[in-house]
Amino acid sequence: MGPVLKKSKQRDAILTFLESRTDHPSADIIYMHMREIMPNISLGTVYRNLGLLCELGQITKLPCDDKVDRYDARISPHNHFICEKCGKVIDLEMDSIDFIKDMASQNFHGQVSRYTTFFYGTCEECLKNPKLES
Amino acid sequence: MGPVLKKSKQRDAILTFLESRTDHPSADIIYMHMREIMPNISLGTVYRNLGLLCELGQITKLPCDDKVDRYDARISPHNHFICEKCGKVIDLEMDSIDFIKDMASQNFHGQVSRYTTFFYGTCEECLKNPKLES
DNA sequence: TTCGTTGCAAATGTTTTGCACCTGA
DNA sequence: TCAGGTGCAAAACATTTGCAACGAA
Repeated sequence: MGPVLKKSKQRDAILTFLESRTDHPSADIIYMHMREIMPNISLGTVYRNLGLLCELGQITKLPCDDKVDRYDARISPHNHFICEKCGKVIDLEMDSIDFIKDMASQNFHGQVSRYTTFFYGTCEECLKNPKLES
Repeated sequence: MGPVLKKSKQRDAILTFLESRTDHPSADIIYMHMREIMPNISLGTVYRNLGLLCELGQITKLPCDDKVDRYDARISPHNHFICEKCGKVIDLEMDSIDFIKDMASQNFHGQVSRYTTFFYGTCEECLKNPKLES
C-alpha cells in the first residue's frame, strides 16, 4: 500500500525513547527530549514519525480527554487510568473487558469492531498528598 | 462556588437546540444552527455557554477521537458508538457496564471514580451502503 | 539517481480570551 | 446599579503541510 520506508535516525530514536518510557508522553514532550540528543530535529518530524509508527502498529496514540494526544510504545492490549489531580496516565493491570464489545452489539444493528476505555479518578500518590494540586 | 448565573437567551437557545438533537453536534455545527435563529450570536458565546452548561451538568462533552468535541444533552448514563466510515455518533441501548470500574480497581491502588467508553465499527447504514466513503 | 525524509516556516482548525458594550435582576 | 453575558477579533494551542535540501538504498 504505502511507499517503502527508508531507515531514519530520527524515527529510530523516537521509537527507542518511547520504549524507554511508561508515562505516555505527548508529542511536545517527546520533541523536547529528542532535541537533547538531536538538537536540530523539528517538531514536524516528530509528528510525522509518530504518525508513521502508529500506522506501522509499533506504537499507539492515546486520545486522552485533554487536547493533546499521548503516545504509548506498549502494544499489547491494556487499559489506562488518568489521574484527575495530576494528569498522570497509568497502565492498568486488569482482566480483559473485551466482552463489553459483545454487550454493545446486543441491541445494535451495526458492527462493533473495537472499543476504547479510560478510567478516571485519583492516583495513589495524589491520594497520599491531598494538598498538591498538580 | 461560581458566580450567580443570569438568564441568557443564547444559553437557553443552545440548550433547547441540543435537546432537540440526538446526533451529538460539535460546537461549530451548533454555532451554524444558532445563527439561523440568532444571526448575531458569536462562536465565543457558543463555546462559553457549552462550557457553562457542562459545569451545570445539563449537558455532556463527548471527547471523541477526532479533533472536535461533541455535545450531548442526554444526561442519563449511556455509551456511544462511533461509525468509522461516516463519523456518526450513536447512543447505545445496552446493559450497564459499570462493573468494569470495580474490575479496574482490583490491582490498582488509586481510586477509580468513573470511566468513559467509546465503541467503534460500522453503523447499520454504512453496512448497507459499502460504497459510500463519507 | 531515486524517492522517502527532514527542517523550517507557514498554514490549519479548534478552542480560549481580552475588552468594551449590553442586559437581566 | 452592577455583575454576569455578549460580540468581535485576536490569541493560544496542537497538529498538519508545502517546499527545497538532505540522505538512504
